[in-house]
Formats: sequence, C-alpha cells, structure tokens
Amino acid sequence: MGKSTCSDKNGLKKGPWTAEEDQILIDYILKHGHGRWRTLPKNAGLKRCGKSCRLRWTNYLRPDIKRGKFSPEEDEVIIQLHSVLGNKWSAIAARLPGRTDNEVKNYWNTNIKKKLLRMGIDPVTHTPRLDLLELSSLLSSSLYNSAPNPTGFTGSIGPMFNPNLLSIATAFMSAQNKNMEDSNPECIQVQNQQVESYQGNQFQNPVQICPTSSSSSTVMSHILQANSNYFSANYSANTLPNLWQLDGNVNNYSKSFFPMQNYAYRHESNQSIISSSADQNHTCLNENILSLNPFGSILSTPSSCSTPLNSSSNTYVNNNGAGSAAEDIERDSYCSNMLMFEVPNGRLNVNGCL
DNA sequence: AAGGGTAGCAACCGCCTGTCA
DNA sequence: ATGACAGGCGGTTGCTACCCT
Repeated sequence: MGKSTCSDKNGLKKGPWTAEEDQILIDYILKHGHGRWRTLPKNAGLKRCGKSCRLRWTNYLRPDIKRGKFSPEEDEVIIQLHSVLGNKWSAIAARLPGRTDNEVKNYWNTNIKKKLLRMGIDPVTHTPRLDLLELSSLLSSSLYNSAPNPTGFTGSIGPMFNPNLLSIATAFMSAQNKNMEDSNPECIQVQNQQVESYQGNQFQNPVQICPTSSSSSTVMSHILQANSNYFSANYSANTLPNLWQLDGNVNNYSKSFFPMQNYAYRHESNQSIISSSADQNHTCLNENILSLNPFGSILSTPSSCSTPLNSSSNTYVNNNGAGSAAEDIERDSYCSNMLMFEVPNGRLNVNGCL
C-alpha cells in the first residue's frame, strides 16, 4: 500500500536496543500506556520507529514476559498446538502465559524442529518422515512387487520390510551422498559398514560391503537380499506384521514405524504421549512414486525439509540393539535431498537383483 | 590460544488485515 | 467505496556466545 516502513525512515536508529532506550520506553509506556506506536517514539524522545518500539515492548520489555528455558510441558503444548495450528505463533503463544510469538517461533526453529527431525517426524506435517519411509517402501516394493501387496502401497499400513531396512537405506543414502560428494558416480564408498544377512531368527554373518570398490547396485543387492531373508524367515501371508505400531519403547522410535493417520510420539524427557492427526494431503506422494522408475529422483522433497541436517555422515547399517537410541535417531535423520539418487548400474528386478 | 563453525535469539522486514474517516 | 494508518504476523537476518579442532 506504499506505506512507509521503518527502513524508510532516515535518521532512525536500528539494531540492538540499549539499556537507556529500554528505560525510556518503559517509563513512557508505564506513564502513558502503549498504542499509537507511530507517534510514541517521538513523544518519548526515542530515535526509533514505532514498529521497533512495539516489537521491543511486546517481545522483551513487557512486565509479564516469562524468561528462561521452556519447560517440557511447554514443549508439549507447542508441539501439540503446532500440529493443529501450524505456524500460527501468536495463537500458540497465547496459550503459553508469558511467552511471546517471537520466542515461541525461535524456540521452535532452533529446538523443537530439530528434535522432531531427529525423531523421524516431519515438523511441518507431524507425520513420519516421508523421505525415509518411502525409500524403505520402495525397497520392499521392489522385492515383493511380483505378488500383490496385501496392504496396498498407499494404504494405511505400510509395506513389509525388515525393521532394520530403514536404517540400512539410510546408510546407503549416506554412502551415496558421500559418493556424490566425491564426484565419483561409479563407485560407492562405504567405510566400515556391514550389512548383516538375516538367516533363521537372527542377524548373523555380517556381509561386508566393499569399502572402496563396491558399486551402489551391489550395496542395494546386499540390502535387498538381507531384507528378503528376513521377510521370508519371519512372515507368511497370514502373519503379516503391523509395522505401523509404536512398540511403547521410547528407545525404538527410529526402528518403529508410525501410522500415517494417527500416531503418537513422546517427549524425550517426560515420556508423555502426544497424539495428533496427520495431514491428509501428504499421501499424494505415494501415487506419484508408484508410476516412477525406482530410484530415479522419486523421492520428492517434503516442504519441511529445505535444508539438510548437519549429520555426521558417520553411517551404519545394522546396529541390532547396539548403540543408543540417540545415535539411531541421529543417523536416521537425513533430509530428502540426500535421498535423491540413482542406481548407476541398472535397475532392480523383482528379486531385488540388479 | 586462536580461529572457524554453529546455535540461539533479538531485531528487522515486508506483507496482510482491520479500522476509521 | 476508497485510501491512509495502526497493528499483527510469519519469515529472515545478523550478531554474539559458545564449542570444537
């Protein structure tokens, strides 16, 4: 509307407020009340624009501002409200006495968002990370697409796969990512990694992925074979597992798979469960994937994952109980752009072979 | 000890909406 | 109906303290 902004005002101070300016503003507002922000700085003798004064007051100087760390209870409220309201920070802050929208927003961006990502939850949709889940789905669908998927790829229950497959896929993705960084498309370099073959009732006889010369297709072959063994050893058509259930152990988040429609997750510190309904509009991705060539830029990037986490890229394949849950979560947390890859040596057939 | 990287957060920016003359 | 203004909102920027090598 052509309205003048703070930036238009020459001669007005910007940047951090001094204690002196704060005091002037406080004194003025206590005496005259707030409002009429445009004329306030002039009347108060401040070389600031009204907007800056208002923000300083509402976000910092207001006497009812609560300072200090957010409590676990506040965390929960924020997460829960965000799942319903989205980025309506003022609405969320209104439910948190003493907290400002700016503070809630900052806290979300710097803490909760990262925490959810580490837990494998999309912080925008509050659903499981589609990138990782769908990679796993893809892997398993490549394995079993010779027979109809009893649950349907787009159904409420996910495809059948080895509980470790997600981790394996993540490791593969990481290796692939590293490979790309090394500008060597033909050779995947997986350092110190193992894919355990599944035989009988347990993982055993680790299969060493060739650290320097193995092609990505070879890695995929190991992964898919491990999954195939696992599946055939554990499940028949009548005993299909429901992988979309939370097993109740907070340490198993990275190994469990959440229902896409309703799910629960726990606050890291106090174990209380927060439930939420998933956003329905994210199932569309599955339909797109089904029509695409496996592994060919199929993993659309969720809007929520615009930047990669600073993962250590210290990948792993199967820890099978070893290592901490935090490590699991950390290693499972990759952004979808890291999951875009190609299989350079061909495409998977029904058996997962190349 | 120094320098580079990173996280946290205050402050800014531009856009939008509501109100009023 | 229209335009100006006030205030609110969400996204982004930039500073600073802290951490790591």
